[in-house]
Amino acid sequence: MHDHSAVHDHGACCGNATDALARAERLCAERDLQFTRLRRDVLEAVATESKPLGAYDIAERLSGQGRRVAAVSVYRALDFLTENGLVHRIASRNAFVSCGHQHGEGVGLVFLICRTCGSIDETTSPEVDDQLDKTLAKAGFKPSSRILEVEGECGACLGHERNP
Amino acid sequence: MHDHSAVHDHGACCGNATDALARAERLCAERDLQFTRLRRDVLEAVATESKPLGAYDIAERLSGQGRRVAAVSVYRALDFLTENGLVHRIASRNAFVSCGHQHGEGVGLVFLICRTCGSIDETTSPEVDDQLDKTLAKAGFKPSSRILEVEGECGACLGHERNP
DNA sequence: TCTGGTGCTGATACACTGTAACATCGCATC
DNA sequence: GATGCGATGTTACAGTGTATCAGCACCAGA
Repeated sequence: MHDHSAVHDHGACCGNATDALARAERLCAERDLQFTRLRRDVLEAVATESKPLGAYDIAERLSGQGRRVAAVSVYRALDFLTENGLVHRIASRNAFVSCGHQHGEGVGLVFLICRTCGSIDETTSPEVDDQLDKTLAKAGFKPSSRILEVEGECGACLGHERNP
Repeated sequence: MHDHSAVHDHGACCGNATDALARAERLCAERDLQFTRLRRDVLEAVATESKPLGAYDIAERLSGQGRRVAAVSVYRALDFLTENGLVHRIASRNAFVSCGHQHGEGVGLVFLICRTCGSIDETTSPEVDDQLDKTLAKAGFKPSSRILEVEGECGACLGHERNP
């Protein structure tokens, strides 16, 4: 399917797509939301790929064999999934990744985007959050959401460089 | 021109556009770069507005009276300006703001985007940078650039709320 | 002076991203 | 069956961004 020589430390790929789907199913049952086929398929498409996918990529993947999924529908499904924290939008790429963790509400996420292999890792840092909160308070700014995306090279690609 | 009842603490508007232009002129002279009319006009358009402007907005503003500026040209000018740190791209809005400070290279910026008035403030926080560096080092990730954008309510709009 | 190169701009075309509006369908409820 | 609601399908369109080629100014070197 895809290259596994690069080891991800969160493993949001392949087998873990089933985890994401299971989690989604549970969450929708809890909140009394509809986890429809389209939403399931969109989530699956995003979860089986460690790289961020564009809406039109997803639409293309879901289309074929007599089914045609328009980008609009994908956007609606993505809206639903992001609102419920199952998928994250990567603003710097206009693309989407499935959520690798289950984190509480209001946790600040940090996305690590590798320039070389294109994969995305997702972490959190309470220390960064704390400092950021202090900075915002000092500026008299009341935050409601934040975006923190770092571009660079992931550990796996750095390793490849050193040991080619 | 625009509403000044909301006080910005960095004041990247109106009169300060001339500052931005002067700074740009100096910087281009230092680095032996061409500060052409188009680049000047684009920077001026962005600097006279505290809200982020889209490329097509800028193109529209520069067009008229026999001049037609295509969006492509604006994008090229914006590329030049962002590469030289005179303008910043707001990823979450697909829009651009002029740089309010002169900061050294490699300083992590924090953009504060007000949901209510749409204005953007720009600050820095060495503490956040430090913590983020530690987090990235722990993850084995070598950063080359970062995006940190916070959406919420600015001090001015919070004040208006309390004293309407 | 001519000539070639370089960098900026103009212009067209096109691909990608995202939203608005309306029709339809399935489903639950009355 | 009628009604209402949410999800999807469909079309259209606006906004964002890139590729490509052509013209133009300007400078360096023959």
